[in-house]
Amino acid sequence: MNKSAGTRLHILQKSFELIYKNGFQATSIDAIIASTNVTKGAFFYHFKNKEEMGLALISEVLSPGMHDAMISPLQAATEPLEAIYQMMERLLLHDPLFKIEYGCPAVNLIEEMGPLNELFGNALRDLLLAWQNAIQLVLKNAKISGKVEAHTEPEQVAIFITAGYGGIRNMGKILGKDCYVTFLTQFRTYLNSLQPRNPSLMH
Amino acid sequence: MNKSAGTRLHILQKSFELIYKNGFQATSIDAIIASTNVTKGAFFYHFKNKEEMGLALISEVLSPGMHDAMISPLQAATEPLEAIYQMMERLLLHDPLFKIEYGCPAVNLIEEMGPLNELFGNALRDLLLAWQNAIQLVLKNAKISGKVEAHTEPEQVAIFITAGYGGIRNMGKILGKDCYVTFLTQFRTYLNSLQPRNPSLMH
DNA sequence: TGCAAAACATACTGAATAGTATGTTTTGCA
DNA sequence: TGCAAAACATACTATTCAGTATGTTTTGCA
Repeated sequence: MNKSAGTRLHILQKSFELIYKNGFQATSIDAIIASTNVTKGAFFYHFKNKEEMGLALISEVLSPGMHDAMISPLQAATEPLEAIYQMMERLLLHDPLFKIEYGCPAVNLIEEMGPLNELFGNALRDLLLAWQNAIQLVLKNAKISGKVEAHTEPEQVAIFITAGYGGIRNMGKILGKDCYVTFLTQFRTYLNSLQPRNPSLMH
Repeated sequence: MNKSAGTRLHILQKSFELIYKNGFQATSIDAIIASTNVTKGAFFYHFKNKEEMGLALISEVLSPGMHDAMISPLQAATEPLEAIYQMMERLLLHDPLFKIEYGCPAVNLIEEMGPLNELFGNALRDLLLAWQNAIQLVLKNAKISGKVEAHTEPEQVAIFITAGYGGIRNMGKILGKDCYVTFLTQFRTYLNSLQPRNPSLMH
């Protein structure tokens, strides 16, 4: 990577940290450049304005990160429901990039910017739909292999699961880690309810 | 109500509308007084600062509204699971105060202010816990009357349900009403999974 | 009805903000 | 190696913001 690209990425990564903690609108450009060794001239050389930086942040930092944490773990799954559970537990309890009190960066941005800025909303919607599609795909394959009940609706379940994730991330901000643990227990129960009652009788 | 109390309430209600749509920090006091016939002097006569106004808004506007929409409907319930479903459907599809693209005012405030301001966080946590307690109470009674399975954990289910609500509210901001309908279908399936398998064999 | 306190109204302040104008330095390559 | 463009750096501006200073009007009641 050349120096210019490094500066750009450095701005994006530091912006990501600040925006994750404080929100997009509450994070000033002055605060961003103060947290780096980059000046305002460099910032506006790399980005036309704050909005464009935010969109670059979504596609170049947030999106790859979410893909690694939310989509990749599902694609190599052999046990579908177990893989979905593990993805969720890892996201909630073990991912070192996430702090409970700050929630999920993607959920935060949806909350703040979704209704306010169409470009942000579109980018974030694509992110969300990619995750839901990955979950749907796992469930469709699981139906074929008889590991979830035949009348399971993958689209419904994907929306239900992703909604649960977004909601518990929100809740964790004010209730702390305990609610994650409780959520995960019921999440496992829910996933079990998708299994066939008598797998041995399947044909 | 005397005139002074009317002015105060008017400020709070208009503030609520603006904050619901734009967020707390993004709603300026100038914008609030511009949307009313109230001056800055009146605003700062009734509230020491913006933070205190926000806390008053939670306890005097948001909290009563949430109680009516989320707690009261559960307390007179005869069919517990049906009452929980109806509460959710009403919140998502029929409540005239909520706009899909703006989500839920309480969820929004948790997202934005929960990690930022301890007083906001505490007030919002009390609100959330009151809702979860109301759901737990319905479920405990339903266990006694045999309308949900005996090994159901009311605390887990309450957290799972409220998380689902918060998450789908977030999702609705960028996916629109369709995801509400899909969510509700799976929500019903989930609630059904809490029922006893063979109610007639209960004793 | 007088008058003190409550309830407002207006004009201002200093700090913070996104963005710009205008420079200087660094880099790649002909 | 010269030099044009890329990559930065600095100083500034117009606006917006929460909050204040200082006024005027309204209200309740002795």
